[in-house]
Amino acid sequence: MTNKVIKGNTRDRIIESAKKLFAEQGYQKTTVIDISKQAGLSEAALYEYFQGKEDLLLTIPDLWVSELIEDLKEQLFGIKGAFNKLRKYLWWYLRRIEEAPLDAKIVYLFLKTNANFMETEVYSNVKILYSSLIDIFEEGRASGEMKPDLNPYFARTIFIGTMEHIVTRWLVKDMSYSLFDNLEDTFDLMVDAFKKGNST
Amino acid sequence: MTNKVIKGNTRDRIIESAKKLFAEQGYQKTTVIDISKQAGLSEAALYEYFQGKEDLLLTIPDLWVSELIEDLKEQLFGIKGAFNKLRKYLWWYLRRIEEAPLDAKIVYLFLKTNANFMETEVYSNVKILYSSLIDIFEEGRASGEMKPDLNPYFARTIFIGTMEHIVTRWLVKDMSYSLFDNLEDTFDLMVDAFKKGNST
DNA sequence: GCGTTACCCTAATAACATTAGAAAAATATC
DNA sequence: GATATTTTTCTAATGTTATTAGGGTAACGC
Repeated sequence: MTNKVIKGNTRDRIIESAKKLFAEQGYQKTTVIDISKQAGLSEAALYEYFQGKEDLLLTIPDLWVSELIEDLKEQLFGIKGAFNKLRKYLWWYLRRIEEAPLDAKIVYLFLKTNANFMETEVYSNVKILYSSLIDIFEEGRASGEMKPDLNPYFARTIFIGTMEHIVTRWLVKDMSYSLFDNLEDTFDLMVDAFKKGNST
Repeated sequence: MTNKVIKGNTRDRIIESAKKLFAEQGYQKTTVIDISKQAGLSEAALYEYFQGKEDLLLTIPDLWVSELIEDLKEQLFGIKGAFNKLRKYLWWYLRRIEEAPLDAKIVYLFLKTNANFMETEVYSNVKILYSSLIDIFEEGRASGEMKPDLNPYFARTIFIGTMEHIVTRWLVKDMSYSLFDNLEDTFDLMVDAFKKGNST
């Protein structure tokens, strides 16, 4: 029992160390020695917990992304109207990014460009996260809030593209300003594309 | 004189080899030996032309991106109307991506996430490439085609975000479909956000 | 006490990027 | 055309890093 607790702690310590170093120095420039030193271990011990450096990278954001899925349901629960849900989705997502910039940086800058990303648990979880947008757009179309001929998939492309662009820019610029700057205006502008009565 | 030609050829050969291998196997998994073998050289000779592996990565897309800037002016020349320019911009850009998928893959998947990207010539050239969108949106606002209170920077965020999302998805999915699938519809949907008469 | 297990270590090994120093090829100079 | 000089390339180190081998130690069950 003490066993498992200690093991759990060590594993977490490795993850926290790697997360910090990857986000600070980048994946390539971080060495396994760096990580194990930071975690208070020898290099070899690290291999008891992870298959290697890449496995570590692929595993780090697992927990964070799974939590996101759970939380999203909560957050959207009880919100009426497609536009209100859409707005909540964006604000909620950006706040989660703001709260966990290390995880975000790893996912956006290192993981998404990894050749094995698509076989990752994170990938399938992100897909789930994004699939709920389809429901929102369909609801909007059905309720008459949005265009009757709105294609939810095209709308999602625009929404996710814009959102990810905002996030990536913020991460690349080292989080030097607020993620929420101009968000209101950009959101209002974007959703005009989806609104009923706006010609296609 | 023959000197320079030969030297030029060798340098180009190295770039072509590196481009191919980076795009195929990724930056990390490509070794300097791979590159030099493919180019018909020893490893050491490669270092006469480039400072190292990273320098190579940062240099590869230089030429391609500079050409883009030149070409863009040509392409937009004589097109009347902001929406027509916007459409041309998107179609032109995607065709250039389609024609040079290796360069595109390197820029989108490996370069943009490199810590030194922002000190790159490619970065400043991409900024130029994207800055012309501001002019287009300003023209649209001035001419009355677009909303009188349209903020060109917010509009650009939406446009670039959507465009880059389309490109990135295509690259990550290994170019297994046409970049132009559904482009017309997605474009039409997006630009509704910018059109005059659509409420903000 | 003794075996088992979980955890961790030191010391290889192997792959790789990069550099040193010299050979070989090309070019210039006389 | 022979020799000096410069350019281009090579073989052979060197140093860094990821990964593995093999063993030690401590807790725990019996």
